[in-house]
Amino acid sequence: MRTSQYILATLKETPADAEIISHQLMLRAGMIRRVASGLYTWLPSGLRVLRKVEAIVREEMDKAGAIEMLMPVIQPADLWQESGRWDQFGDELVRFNDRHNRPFALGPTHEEVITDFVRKEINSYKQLPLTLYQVQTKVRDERRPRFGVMRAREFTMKDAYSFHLSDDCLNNTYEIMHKAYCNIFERLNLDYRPVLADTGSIGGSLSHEFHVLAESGEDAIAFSDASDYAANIEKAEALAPNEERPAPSKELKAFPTPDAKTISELKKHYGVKPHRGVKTLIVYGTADENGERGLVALVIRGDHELNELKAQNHPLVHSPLEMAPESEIVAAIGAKPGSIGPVGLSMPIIVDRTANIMADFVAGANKDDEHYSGINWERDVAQYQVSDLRNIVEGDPSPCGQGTLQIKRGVEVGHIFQLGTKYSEAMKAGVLSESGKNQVMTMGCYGIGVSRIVAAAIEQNNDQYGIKWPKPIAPFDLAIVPMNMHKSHRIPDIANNLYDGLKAAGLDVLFDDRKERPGVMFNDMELLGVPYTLVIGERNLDENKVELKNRHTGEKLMLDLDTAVETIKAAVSS
RNA sequence: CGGCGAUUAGCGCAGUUUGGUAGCGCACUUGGUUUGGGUCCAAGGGGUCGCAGGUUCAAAUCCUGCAUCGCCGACCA
Repeated sequence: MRTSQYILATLKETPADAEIISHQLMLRAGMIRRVASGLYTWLPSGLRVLRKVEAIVREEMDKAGAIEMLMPVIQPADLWQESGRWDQFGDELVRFNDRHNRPFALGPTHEEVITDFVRKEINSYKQLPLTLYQVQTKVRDERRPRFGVMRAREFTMKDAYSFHLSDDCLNNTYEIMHKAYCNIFERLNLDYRPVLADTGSIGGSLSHEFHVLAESGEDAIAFSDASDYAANIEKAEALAPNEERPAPSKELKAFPTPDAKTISELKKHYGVKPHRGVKTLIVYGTADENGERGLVALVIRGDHELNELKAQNHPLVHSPLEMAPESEIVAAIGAKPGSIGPVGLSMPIIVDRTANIMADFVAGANKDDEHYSGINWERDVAQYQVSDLRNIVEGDPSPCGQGTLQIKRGVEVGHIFQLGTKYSEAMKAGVLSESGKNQVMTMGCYGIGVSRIVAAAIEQNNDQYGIKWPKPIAPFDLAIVPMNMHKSHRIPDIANNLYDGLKAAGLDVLFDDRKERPGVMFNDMELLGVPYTLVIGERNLDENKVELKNRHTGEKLMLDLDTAVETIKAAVSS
């Protein structure tokens, strides 16, 4: 490709609304342009990277025995009604009616369509197991699109679905896909981790997320420093510390706290250390037979954070989790949030495991501007339950029993689930078994955010000059940058010959034939992140040499003109 | 969807307080100059100041409403 016949579209200045580095660099390097919030046009350079990521994903899927097909973005509502998700999915599902006023949705995922396909086409156990995949545009009306293509409303996803007769068989395919995912991220040269995950709204039993590690990641993930254990922080179990609760040594005593509504104010004005107090959060409980939702108190240590997922998974707590409004709290307790505590509270109380081993602690007195000190479980609070409610923190013991937990941030680029029979049962997808009876299939599903990987790769590979693409997904393998070609007699021929030779050798070459100054070309190629730049200048041609610069190491190699193509080919494919 | 902020040329911004016929840098066009790290000079093109309504002799500027975009929180590849 010659830059004179290409859309390089690089920008010197960073558009103001791009917050994270990958979004800024994708705009500046001419990879994407925003059309509307969460909707992007992919320019030639961006599309090249996207296609290379897709190609690697396809190769590994094919290698794992999955078969590619393509399903429509537009899906009829009746399939979604059949699975029950038409009502569940909410506003993230884009819905519309066609000219005959029939309802449709734009596919945010394809479980319904694939299950419909398989139930019609697959009739016999002999055809199982079966794994099908596609690379397709997904549409989700995100509450808040952000970070460019990282969280877009339209994005490219590879989604695969597997069908089985037994859980063992599903397990087997799940392991194969897990391995295929690892292969993909290895080949992409990304620092990634598979972690245990919550199964969330898609449902099912076992699930792993694949995270690319990056400071800007929206998820926190926890690792053991002594084993392979890794989990999304929302999933990681917080064990009770391995210690007994001390015996009470203090009397329950109320003290005035007019200046303290929060844990930090309690510390600031009254010297109460956060880990010596508890927070009491009032949330809605599960509805009774009349549909009435009562209130439930959740108690965690002052320096800990509530894990909402754990809370709403508790049988007494309404899901999704909802904090009670101040008015209801005042009506039920007679005190405002900020002075709430477990002593004398007449509602179900759920206490975090770690809070449960505290003694002589501080909490609100359920009376405005008053707290108790010297609170002790059982003695002062008789009725309560103990559960895991909090986010783990760095240094907690690992749930696997080995080592302590460390926390890093990650971008979720893949997610695999064992779905079980959630969709196949709802949609009556079965085959004839060996004994001639109809049997519902069990399913797995496996997603990779292809367009998100592009952004995540940049988060991990950039410097002050721009992007530093991992070789397998760079838009070009190398750039040819001739110095002042239009003023030279010999450079045009040499540059053109090298360009043809490198193309013939199977490389993606960007030949910068613009009438620009060298600095402009160097800067553009570095911004775009091309792994190698071949510099052709009069200076070195006098000795029959050209210069090869490595974007990652900064290393410069002098090459003999005669053998340059072979040397470059070897370097690029190393 | 709740809280905060923004909207003036393709991009980055000034001008708004105190109303008076819209400006700077980059990019773009033309000519010259320069040429191993975003040259320099000159000339030029490009804006219903987000939209609608109001106040006023006069609105980018004041008032009201709406829209769009972004950030922080609850969901996901």
